[in-house]
Amino acid sequence: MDHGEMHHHNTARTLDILYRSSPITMAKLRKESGLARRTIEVILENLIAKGWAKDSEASAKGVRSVGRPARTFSFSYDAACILAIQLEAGHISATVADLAANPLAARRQVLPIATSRQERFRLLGECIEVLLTEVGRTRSSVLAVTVSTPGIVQDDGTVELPFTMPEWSGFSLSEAVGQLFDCPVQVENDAKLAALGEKNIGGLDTQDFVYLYSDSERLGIGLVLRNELRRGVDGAAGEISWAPALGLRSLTSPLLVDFDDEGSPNYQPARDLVARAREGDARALAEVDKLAQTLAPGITAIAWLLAPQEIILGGGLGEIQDLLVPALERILQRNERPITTLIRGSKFGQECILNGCLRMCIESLGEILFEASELSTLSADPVVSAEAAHV
Amino acid sequence: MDHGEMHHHNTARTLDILYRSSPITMAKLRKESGLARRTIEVILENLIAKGWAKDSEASAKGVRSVGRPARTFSFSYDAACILAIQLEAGHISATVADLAANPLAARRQVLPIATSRQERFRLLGECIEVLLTEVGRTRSSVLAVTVSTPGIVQDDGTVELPFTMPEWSGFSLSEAVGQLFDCPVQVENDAKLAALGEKNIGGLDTQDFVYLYSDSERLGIGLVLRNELRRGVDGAAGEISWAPALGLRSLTSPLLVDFDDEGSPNYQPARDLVARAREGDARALAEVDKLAQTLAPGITAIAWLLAPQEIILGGGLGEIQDLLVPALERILQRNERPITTLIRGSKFGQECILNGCLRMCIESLGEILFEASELSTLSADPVVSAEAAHV
DNA sequence: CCAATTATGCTGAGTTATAGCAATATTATT
DNA sequence: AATAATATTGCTATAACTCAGCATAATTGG
Repeated sequence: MDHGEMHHHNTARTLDILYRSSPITMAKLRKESGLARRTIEVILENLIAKGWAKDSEASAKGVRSVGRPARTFSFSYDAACILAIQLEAGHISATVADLAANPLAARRQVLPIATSRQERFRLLGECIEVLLTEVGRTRSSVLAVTVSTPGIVQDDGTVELPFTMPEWSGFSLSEAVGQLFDCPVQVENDAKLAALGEKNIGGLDTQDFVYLYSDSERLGIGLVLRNELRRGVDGAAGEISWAPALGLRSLTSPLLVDFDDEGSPNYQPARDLVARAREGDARALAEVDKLAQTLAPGITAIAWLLAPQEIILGGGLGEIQDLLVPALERILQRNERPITTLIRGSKFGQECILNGCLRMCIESLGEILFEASELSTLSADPVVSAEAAHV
Repeated sequence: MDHGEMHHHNTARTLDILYRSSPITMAKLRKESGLARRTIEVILENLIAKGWAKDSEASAKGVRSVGRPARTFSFSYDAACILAIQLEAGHISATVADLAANPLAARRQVLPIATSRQERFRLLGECIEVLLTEVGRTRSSVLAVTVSTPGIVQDDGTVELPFTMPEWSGFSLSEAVGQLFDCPVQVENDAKLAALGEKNIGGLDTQDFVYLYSDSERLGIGLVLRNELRRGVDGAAGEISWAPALGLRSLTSPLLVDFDDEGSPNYQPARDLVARAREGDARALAEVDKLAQTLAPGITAIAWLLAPQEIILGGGLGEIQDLLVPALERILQRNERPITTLIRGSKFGQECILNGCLRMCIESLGEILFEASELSTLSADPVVSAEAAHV
């Protein structure tokens, strides 16, 4: 490590603090980073020149009693934007957000399951254009993109086995979407992203958990262990539907989804049943108990194998968490030795996957920011000029 | 990060390279570290002064044809020693090794299961003294100690629930053993340590695996994920005997252990049966198959949940790997979707746990070395004077 | 014995972080 | 309204460490 790397390291540290807690004064920045004031001054000068930070006018008046008021510095959350894309058999959804992951605009387009790959991409491109236009940005001001897809995303980026979209097997989504942007495009499995979305909400608490994501009858698992999303070899981690022993192959509870005679999913009867369970209807509650019974052995196994801090119920399971969590707790208490892992419902509903995509963008921001600042060049002005749009 | 920390960082880097590949010349050290020659020179000067490195005379003659021969530098593997201790109901085992984890002396003392805690500690102290005397060291020249125990080692260091040693529940082994040494004493569960022992043997390959360790009929699991041993909340990870769904609660195969009428384990019949299986005896092979059938669902579940690079069979299972691995492969191939994880036997036998203890010592060496070098003071002479022994 | 080659010892230059002084802007006090 | 107290800021000098490179030393091959 030479002086340049040391400087880089200190810049990253400062930027990280700035990102997490702006606006911030020099005094706090010093205290947090442990660096000398002059050092931070120089770093901030550079960051401001490159557009990643700014001198915010909002000096917190009245908070401190005496002395010269401190300047406050802020991360430029609006210096660029990030993009979350959820691709599923039945719809395309996307959200543009600023660098703080605050959504700026969202769009959801329902489409027939039989839609061809080519058509899906046409619609996706359209969707992106509309969204970016809506917020007054261009594709070149997108810093990171994350795409969610069903199926296993292998290490080489190709997608495998999304039952509902056979055309996608062996296809490299990251390459296809990557052509639209000159920033990193990450692709990941939906359950894993849903899990990621639950990470570090608010404080720094949730860093070690197993996330159960149910979509209709399919159950996928996302693992966040020691603050890190686990992909496993070739992205196969969490694909427990292939492991009969856990008893989580598929969840056929009428609380989650009902199927008509032709095998099409029908959610209304399930909602009705849930409503009845909330009213205390005995038969409906029996269904809750039955579902909990189905889940309990698998949850017990996961809890003892990994001993995560939490096991989180998401997707369809999350929507009935008020019913399911207490039922599960009752059953799990009867275990020979009770598990120490906390069982709880997800804090997000439908939006959990797009949320996870945003989070993944944010997590890769650190590296991206530095690569980009090497090139310097992002204008501080959030709206990029039209001539840069074709890049 | 200031200049001091930068220097510290570079020293750590140099020391790490030196540790992994000494003896080494300056040219290679430069290439590996990317640092300027002068920088390394200064660092080496300090390290040599403190006794962690030395100028080895063994200049590799004849290897290079022309030019002034290069000095070679070596890590002082004999500057101190590390200690591995295995405590079990039926015996105390310990190994002293140099800093390269080469065993210098080992000792194994069988004792009655009913031995009291106090007596066990007396014997352990004796054992340690004998070992250290044997290699001409004192307790103050021990840099790291790792202790293996059955049961769950909680985050606060207390041990819970070793069936065979009820006196140990709620007892802090690390504190008790720690009083004997003024270096860090780590305590860990036996299966976890056995797993750790399998890590990075030879090259840098094995960094992500699940280790099945069977001792008599008990089965414990050690997880090494992304090169890191997983403890889980309160060290509960891998305690799958509490998870019936995996079907690995206990292994009652006559291939592993037989029990007489009083319930005492008897290993001879098991060994005879294994021998017959190796000779091709059909009935014995049927037992192999039966055991594989028992293991297969749990292995499948683990493989899909975590998708580790490897699943390794250790302990009793490792001893019959030649029979078990092929049998398992046959069965696993019949899975609806075959797993991608490689199944193989452990490369170690009985010594796997002590080996894992040594590895854990080595892993903590980095930090210890720096704390110690802050105090400087370890004499380059391996044998410490008698007056320092009482510390 | 000399040229070629490679490693070493050491000095000087360059970069960055830190320490600290004087100036500045605000609140509390008289 | 003037003054004291307090906290922040702008800036210069100092210190620490890495890096580049020159002259020297030790070896092999012809």
